[in-house]
Amino acid sequence: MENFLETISALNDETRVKLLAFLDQHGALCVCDMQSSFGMIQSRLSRHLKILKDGGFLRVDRCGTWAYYSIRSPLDRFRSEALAEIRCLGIELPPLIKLSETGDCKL
Amino acid sequence: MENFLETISALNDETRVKLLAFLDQHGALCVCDMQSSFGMIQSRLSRHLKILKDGGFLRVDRCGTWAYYSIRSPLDRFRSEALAEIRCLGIELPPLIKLSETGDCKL
DNA sequence: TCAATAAATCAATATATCTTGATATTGAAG
DNA sequence: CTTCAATATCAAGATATATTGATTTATTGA
Repeated sequence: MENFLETISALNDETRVKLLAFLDQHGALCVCDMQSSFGMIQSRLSRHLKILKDGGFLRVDRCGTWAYYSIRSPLDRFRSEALAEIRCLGIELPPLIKLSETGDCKL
Repeated sequence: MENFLETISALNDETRVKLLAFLDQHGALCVCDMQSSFGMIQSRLSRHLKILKDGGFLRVDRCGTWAYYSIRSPLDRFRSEALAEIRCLGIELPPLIKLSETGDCKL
């Protein structure tokens, strides 16, 4: 029951649903990229990413001080069905601003 | 997005997950049956049932002053996958006390 | 029409979750 | 070893959700 509720409550927030959709669209992204794209302050973003990771949706790959988040693969049946549902919502997402590649990341 | 979040937040509560599992197991039940089985006060139960109904999981059939709740059929893909997930949790449920049939319902 | 029962709604409080700003941790570079 | 950038965590206040007891609505039967 605990695990199920952790999975569900990970989905129970508009910000997190948008982050999932964004990562689904763009693949692995580092925190600062999502920060610049969403214009979200860092602690808030970091917290939501942790909840999505603990909920079994995301993996993290660390590369030095950078953390790349991406959708876990494979997802189990229920989580991938949830992701499919999110895809169907046609959520409007911000344009991707990839500071990590331009080298402009000093957030 | 709104509808999705309404569906998700319907699932985001231990009491409601148990109610879903209970109705899945027993079919249509009237409010007083669930009240006696779970030992839950009426306003609390009524509120949770409303949230599950608004979340698209339950239907209500009224019969006089009685309200019979049951799992909506057919459920769409995502909701039935959620229900399947709940079935797999092996939740411990209280025994069914069916006051509505014994005629002892004076709650 | 009136009284009684089942269920829904409301208002107040309790509890949980989200947001923010500040601080801590970690790794890379000098 | 020191500094700096990227990320994570913490503590406080703000917001949302859950619980309770009281009230309301709807329906049945006298």
